[in-house]
Amino acid sequence: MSERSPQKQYRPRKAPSQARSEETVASIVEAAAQVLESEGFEGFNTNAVARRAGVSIGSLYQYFPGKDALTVALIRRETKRFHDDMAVALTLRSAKAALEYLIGAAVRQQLQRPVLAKLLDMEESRPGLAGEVGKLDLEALFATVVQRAIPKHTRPEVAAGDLFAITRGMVDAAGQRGETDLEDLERRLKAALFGYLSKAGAD
Amino acid sequence: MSERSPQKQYRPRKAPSQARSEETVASIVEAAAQVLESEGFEGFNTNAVARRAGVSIGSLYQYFPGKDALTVALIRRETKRFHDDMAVALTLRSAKAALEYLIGAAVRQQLQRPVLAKLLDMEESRPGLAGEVGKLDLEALFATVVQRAIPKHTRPEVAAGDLFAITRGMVDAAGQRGETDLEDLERRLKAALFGYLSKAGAD
Amino acid sequence: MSERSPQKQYRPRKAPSQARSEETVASIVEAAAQVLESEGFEGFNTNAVARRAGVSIGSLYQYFPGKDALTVALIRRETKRFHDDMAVALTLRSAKAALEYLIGAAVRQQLQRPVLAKLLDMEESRPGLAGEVGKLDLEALFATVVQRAIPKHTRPEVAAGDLFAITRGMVDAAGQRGETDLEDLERRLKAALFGYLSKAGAD
Amino acid sequence: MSERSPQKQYRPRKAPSQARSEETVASIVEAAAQVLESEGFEGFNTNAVARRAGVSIGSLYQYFPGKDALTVALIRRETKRFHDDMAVALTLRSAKAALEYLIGAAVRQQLQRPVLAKLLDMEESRPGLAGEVGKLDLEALFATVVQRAIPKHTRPEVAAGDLFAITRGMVDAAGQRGETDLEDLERRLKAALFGYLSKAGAD
DNA sequence: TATGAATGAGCCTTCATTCAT
DNA sequence: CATGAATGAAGGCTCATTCAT
Repeated sequence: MSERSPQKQYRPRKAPSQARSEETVASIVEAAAQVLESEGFEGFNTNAVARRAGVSIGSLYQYFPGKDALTVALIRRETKRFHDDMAVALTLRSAKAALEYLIGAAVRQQLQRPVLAKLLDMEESRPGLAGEVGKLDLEALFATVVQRAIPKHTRPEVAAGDLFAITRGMVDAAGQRGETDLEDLERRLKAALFGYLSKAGAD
Repeated sequence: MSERSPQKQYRPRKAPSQARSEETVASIVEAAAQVLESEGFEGFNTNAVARRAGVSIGSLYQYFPGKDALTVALIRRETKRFHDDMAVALTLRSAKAALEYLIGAAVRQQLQRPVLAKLLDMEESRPGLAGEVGKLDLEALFATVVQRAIPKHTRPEVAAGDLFAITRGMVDAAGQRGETDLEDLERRLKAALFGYLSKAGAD
Repeated sequence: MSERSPQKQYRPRKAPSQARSEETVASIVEAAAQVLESEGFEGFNTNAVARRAGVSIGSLYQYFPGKDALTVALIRRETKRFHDDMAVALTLRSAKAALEYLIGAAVRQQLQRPVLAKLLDMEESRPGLAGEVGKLDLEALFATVVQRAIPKHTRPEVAAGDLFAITRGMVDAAGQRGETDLEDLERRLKAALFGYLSKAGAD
Repeated sequence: MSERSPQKQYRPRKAPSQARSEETVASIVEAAAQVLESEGFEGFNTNAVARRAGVSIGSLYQYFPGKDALTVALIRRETKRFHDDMAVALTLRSAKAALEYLIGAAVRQQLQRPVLAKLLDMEESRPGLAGEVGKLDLEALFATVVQRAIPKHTRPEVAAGDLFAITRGMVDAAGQRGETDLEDLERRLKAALFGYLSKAGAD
């Protein structure tokens, strides 16, 4: 059966009610991350993931209905990591500080596991997976913070989207180049974002 | 020595000397573009490309020594289209006008075949293909124009790289979202790039 | 390291730990023998072998990393059969009896599955497989026995090599012609080997 | 059309009546020899032969109805070379001298183009080609000479066959090992053949 | 007749997925 | 529930052969 059924589930097959299951699921997802990082797309296959996770391929399919579900779970995990860090920005009083925190989060996120981040960016845009993942959540959070910083901006959602795109572009490129100087990257990123706002702020 | 070198060739197998051949090669590359656009990575296989091109699989392999070579050819074709447009900027007297022309070229490029552009950006960064494509040429051209515009900038290559990354990020995102308003995108992109320069210009 | 080493493995992919697996492996090797015998080189392909073995092509590749590994396994099986029989010669006290036993073993070996033996002799000399198989083991065993029989011979390794070559030549030819009279062949082979020794013995 | 028709012709498509054609045919056969020697079986394909011969693949098929026909032609050429050399033995008065000449011819033949000789030995025994080639001619000539040397031998054809097999076995092995000392090989070969005759001569 | 572009059957191999144990 | 042997669709690629020019 190679015809991908449109009703295919991307959610884990079972809500892992027991602690044991939860552990297994987590170990599989982490194994997926590791395989993707060390072997790239070419080597990202379910058998390799199961092997690395130390479970049987049968078990993997017990928890994930298919390869895509596993990919989605991995993307969700990474997105959540990012989202949780970004959410801290919401607790900051100063809007500018919040925006700066966001920038720092983006840089941190990317430079922690750059290869993984890049690969997931790619997977994320696969038509079959589109929308299934919580990318928009990130943009929404981003937008919330941004809009607090630029209350007088016309079209704040557009601006938020652009800032997000700029961030992603610069940060991906930095990962690609193998940059490791976080502070330098952060400084340039701030220049880009605040620069954008200063020019586009009052259309 | 019959051992096939592991360093696969990415160059077309034969220079299509006859008009007939040239047509065939072009039709295969265009078919590759179409398949990639309509089927995505999953459906991008040599048999599908040959079928879409209306040639046999054997013919495809007569002109391209492998799947990667075909991908590289496609990337080169798209890159060339972009490069040729960008090169016009070099003929402009005003540095600012040149930079603005560049921005327009990037926008035009991306919005013509957005899906294709995004997919190729991805393929381009595949480890196996790295360096084989003319990506650096683009960045080099970009850098040339940028450096004329910002003679007093410290680290002009870094700035050029950042501008390139910003452009790519915004323009990819726009394509992803399905934006069609070229002028609006161009305006925002200018805001981002000139904004970046105004903030990062005098470190 | 995802780059697959060009030095393909010739060893079975997994040691068949379970009885079920062992059977499968054996049936695949036997199927390979049969296909080679009945279809010759032309028809010796992995799909045919899998079909004849009554397993899926996937199973074949679960146990053998490639076609060559399967060939090597077959050669090893046949070589082992021969080797084990020849090894009996080492237990004989009389050097002459040992040599005669060897001759008998060679004749037996060849006439049991003549076509297979000939085909494997050929495959064995394929550049890619050279050294991977236990051919030298056979010659070494042969040499051991021979040297016990001809202690005063100058260049005993050369003599052993020649005797091996004579044996192989005569026995292959007999198989090719479809001879079935083992005793007659054995008599002539003895004439050849002892004749060689009587003439070349005291250079 | 992959089904090999049993009526397939192995003879050149046209009797090359013109000198030009004869040259072309010869150059193709020589190219076949060279490809087989330098690339082995793996690289022995019609396109490679045509390329090496400096003719188009179409021309090759003009002169040979298929790949097998080309192989047969090559085997015939090599066989003829051998046969012509061996035939000189018939002119010698002494039977022993004739036999010795034969031995020398075999050694020369093998050591001139050892790889080619081995490869052709293999091709020769392919079921599809069996009988099409003139191997038996060689054995017949061999038998004629041998029988002159051993008039009192019982079963002279058997003896001739054995001598042929011994010769082929030793000479192939020598080629395989890369031996270059013709005289040494010849001496050992004589020991083998005359040794065989001395032992098997008077059953 | 020569050419070489084109053809496509068929081979090797991978990997997502299933299911008997 | 876990296991991992088994499955087979599908994809990359080669090469003998044909045929329009």
